[in-house]
Amino acid sequence: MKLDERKRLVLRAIVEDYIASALPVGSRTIARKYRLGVSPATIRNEMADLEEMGLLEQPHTSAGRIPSDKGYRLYVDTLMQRINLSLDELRQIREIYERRTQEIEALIQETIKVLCDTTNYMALVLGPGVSATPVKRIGLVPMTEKSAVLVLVTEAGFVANRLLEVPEGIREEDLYHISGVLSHHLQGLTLDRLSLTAIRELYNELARYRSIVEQTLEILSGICASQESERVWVGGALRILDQPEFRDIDKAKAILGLIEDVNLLRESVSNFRGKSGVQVTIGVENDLEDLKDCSLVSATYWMGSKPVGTVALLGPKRMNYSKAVAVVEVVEETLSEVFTKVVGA
Amino acid sequence: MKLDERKRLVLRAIVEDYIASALPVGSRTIARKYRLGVSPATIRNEMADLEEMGLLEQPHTSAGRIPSDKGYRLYVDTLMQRINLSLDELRQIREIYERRTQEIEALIQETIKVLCDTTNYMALVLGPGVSATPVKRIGLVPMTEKSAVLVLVTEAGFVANRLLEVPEGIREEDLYHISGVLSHHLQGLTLDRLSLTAIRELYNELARYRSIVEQTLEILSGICASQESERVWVGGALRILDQPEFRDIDKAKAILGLIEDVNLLRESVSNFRGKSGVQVTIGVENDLEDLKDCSLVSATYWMGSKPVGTVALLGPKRMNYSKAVAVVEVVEETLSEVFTKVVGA
DNA sequence: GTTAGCACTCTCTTCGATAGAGTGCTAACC
DNA sequence: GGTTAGCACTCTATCGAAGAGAGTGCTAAC
Repeated sequence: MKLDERKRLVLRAIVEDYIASALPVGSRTIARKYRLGVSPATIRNEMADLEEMGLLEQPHTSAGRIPSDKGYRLYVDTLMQRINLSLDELRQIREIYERRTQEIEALIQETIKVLCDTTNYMALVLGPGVSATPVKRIGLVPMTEKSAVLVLVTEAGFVANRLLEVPEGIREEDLYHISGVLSHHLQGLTLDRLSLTAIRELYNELARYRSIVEQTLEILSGICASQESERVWVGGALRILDQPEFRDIDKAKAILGLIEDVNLLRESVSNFRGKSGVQVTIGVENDLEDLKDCSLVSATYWMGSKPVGTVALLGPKRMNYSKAVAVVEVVEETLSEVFTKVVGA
Repeated sequence: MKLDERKRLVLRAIVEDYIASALPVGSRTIARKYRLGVSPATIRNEMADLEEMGLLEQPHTSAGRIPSDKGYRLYVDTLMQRINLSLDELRQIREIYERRTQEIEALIQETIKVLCDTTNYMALVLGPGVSATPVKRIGLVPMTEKSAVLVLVTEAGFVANRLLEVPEGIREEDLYHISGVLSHHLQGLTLDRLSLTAIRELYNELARYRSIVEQTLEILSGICASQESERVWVGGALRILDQPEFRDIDKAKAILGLIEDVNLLRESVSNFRGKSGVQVTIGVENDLEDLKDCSLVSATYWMGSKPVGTVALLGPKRMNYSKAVAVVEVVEETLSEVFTKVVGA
């Protein structure tokens, strides 16, 4: 069956009405509200066709229609009108990033806040992965007679600390010397791909401090493997409870459970990492069973041409895709700018 | 009216039955299940008396009774039997703390996990406040030509980093020297009470690096004021949704909202900071309106004789107080031991 | 191809009846 | 005087029937 212009109009009307009302949409509503110039009966015929094509579903015989996952997909891909954010919203977003660009934690918190506040959906941000961005500096801060704190700083501004044992009575100057050597050889490398040459040279040059080199390497690989290495930040999770489809406690629990163990979401969110542009994943397209009633709107943000992390919105399938896509797009662009500037500085 | 022995037994039976079942308790249940040797009619008389005394409530005429806040209070204060954890549970808890005592983040995460897993209630931990425990060390890790990372380590193991601008082209040795001076003068002081003498001496000794001293002091006060300075950690928040009293989405939302903005909880949790022993706050006794259906079981943990933070369990008023108190007590003691050992080391 | 008309289906709400749980009161009992 | 059996009463929860309402699909006419 061909999807002619009128069918497309009808589908779009149904999707948008359902997005707005959360109620199955009947033929009369469409005919009256969207002024297609035909009678409800005609709309009914079209709806029957659209249902046959798998684009619409009927909760039960005497209810209206709701979009199927496939229907949403078609809507997002070809029917949805791209909207631009209002100048006011744009200004607000830019402003936030102009103020603070130093502390990465604050930066991401603000990003979450913007995403949530402008859309009322749950916001997810995948932070700069420590393993993918190059080491900038490794510092050793003396603590007690026999311990020091190792501080790792990456190009993207990620900072991590770990305790480290040092030979008792080692002089502070020696520690500084060691951190200089460590930094010199590891600088510019990414943690997931430390070069063997670099490691060999470290052992050579710091032969007297073998244990420190060993601990350092162990700590670095530990940081790589740890959760903080690619932290998932979540905000506005509760807004999902305002959506009528999650009034049911058990559905709500399933979604909120993902936030409790936020690692489950990491993969879903980072699925399109490295792909440019805004990605929309609808319902069953999500890997996670628990997300089958949700849609994810995500985009990778960049430092120059390197993917750094992901920003995303998670809402019900019945979400305002136009708005969500627009917001995610702007936030991604702005964030990419910020990160790209940092590396240039 | 006098609260004689039998009334106390009846009240205890009602509280415990209601805790277990979440259903209003009738006179027959009490008479049969708790073998007081009297008939339901007698129990009914006692119940009427207890209600008159404000210890019980009746949802409606033909339902059984439930404890009032005052009833719970009496139960917790004088009727509840203190229980000891099983040797197995004790062993498990000790074991966790024996393994890892270095990274404070991991330590607290494990504490949360223990609290949740043994009780199935929401767990809260107030981390070591940075302002209250003495500075151990301040380090400056060179980053770029004109920036460095300031690392603050406190006695309790709290670590914070902040970016800092340095005069362009400053030598690394100078930075190390500066951090040595900073550490020397600030060591042992707490951030909320930096001595004026120390600050004066810093400006004296580091006259050439006035801007660095200024920034350092600013950063330190910033850390004091920031959220991380006394971070609230939450775990197992969703378990509250398993409680029948929170099946209602709006009640659930109120509670979960507190987790979203976790700062709201800080004050409630730290209310008894510095008081030794386990504290129980029931229903309306809580400062927060949203906690009126909840009880909080909390205890301060210590580093020597100094209060460091708080561990707490948050559950429905109808919570298993015996278990909760026992768990919080053991966790507090163990955690205090760990922190006290750290300072000795 | 479009539309009016209509029978039909399904859900949701309302209402009344009923069962069940639990109470309070009274009168008898020890 | 405390205790208890008996009983009427109250309130809730559940179930089924009835009716309203929304929306459909089909048919026949335009």
